[in-house]
Amino acid sequence: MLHRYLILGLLMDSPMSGYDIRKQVNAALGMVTNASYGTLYPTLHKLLAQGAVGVQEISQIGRPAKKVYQITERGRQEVLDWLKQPADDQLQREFLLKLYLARNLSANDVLALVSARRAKLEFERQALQADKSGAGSPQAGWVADYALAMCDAEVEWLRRVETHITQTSVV
Amino acid sequence: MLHRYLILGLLMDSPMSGYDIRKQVNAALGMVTNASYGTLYPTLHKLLAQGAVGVQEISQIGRPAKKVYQITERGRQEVLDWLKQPADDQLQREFLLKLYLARNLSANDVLALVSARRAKLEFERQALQADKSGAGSPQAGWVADYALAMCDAEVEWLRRVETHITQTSVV
DNA sequence: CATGGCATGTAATTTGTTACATGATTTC
DNA sequence: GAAATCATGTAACAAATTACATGCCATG
Repeated sequence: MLHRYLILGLLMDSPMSGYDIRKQVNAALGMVTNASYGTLYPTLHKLLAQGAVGVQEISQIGRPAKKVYQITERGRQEVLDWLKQPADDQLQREFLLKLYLARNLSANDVLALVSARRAKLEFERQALQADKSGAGSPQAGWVADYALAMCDAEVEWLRRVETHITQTSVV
Repeated sequence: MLHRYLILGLLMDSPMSGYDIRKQVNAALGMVTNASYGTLYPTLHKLLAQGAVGVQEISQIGRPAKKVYQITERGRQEVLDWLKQPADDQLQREFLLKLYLARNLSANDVLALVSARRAKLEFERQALQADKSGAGSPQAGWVADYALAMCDAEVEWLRRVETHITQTSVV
């Protein structure tokens, strides 16, 4: 369902092919969702069948023909309605589940888990910062900024967890 | 797949019925995942068939019989292996997608979207704080603390977005 | 006597992932 | 000549949601 609105939302800006959509998603929303062709194309077909988008085949010289999809009025209405509904998303962090279940591990093992996570986040933070600088639109900037803020908040939280573990466990 | 380890991980603490698992998940991990019976029971059956858990039917007076599942050595090994692998989770926030796609909305509409989100989070924050106080184990406390930290970080980010919008749009 | 908690499950559907399959062109 | 980019898709599978279906017991 998410991909439906993702596609529709991007088509609201300008008509695009499935390939183009994939590129845009990867560039701007890679951290939010990762739409692959296996999802994109079938979803486009469905949207077409439902009249939310139209299509026009464009022949090109020197490269494969492409199908450019435009959003219809119906599709546009659908996105607009969706946009106005509040989003209810959960945290849904696999790591959080791991940490919760890690009570059966030794303090050292838990610490290793947490440290590894922090190292990973601190590494990813660099890429995020680069994304932020290279953001084209304000919206893309916000997304990057959000990711960065979440990353920082998690790192701080991890630090708290780390000190808690070291202080609690026998030295 | 997540539910598989969720179940296995909880069974590592003590043998439980599907019903018990559900209760525990709802209480301690409600913000991470929301396992329903439709997932829980089939997963338990699969785990049983694969020898990751064993089962014992317990008759009770005054209430329905229950099936208490215990984790096997094989299942325990599986969780332990999984725990040690790094988790790679994406942000996957529906709201983030909405905000990104909201460039076709008027500044006022975007502002409404953002404000509503902030109000929602600030409301949910109260429940989270209560969860934190009532956390039984350190692990449950960490989860609550994580949720709280993420909530606060998002609220701050929303504030930044709000000021950005008000300053940029024509007054 | 109705509501809610205890307790089990199935079936249909939706959603998404991964891998497979094809083929031309451009750049290194 | 190999690899990357452009461009389309299908099929098999995995995962999860929702709704349905049942039934007893305790409390108000």
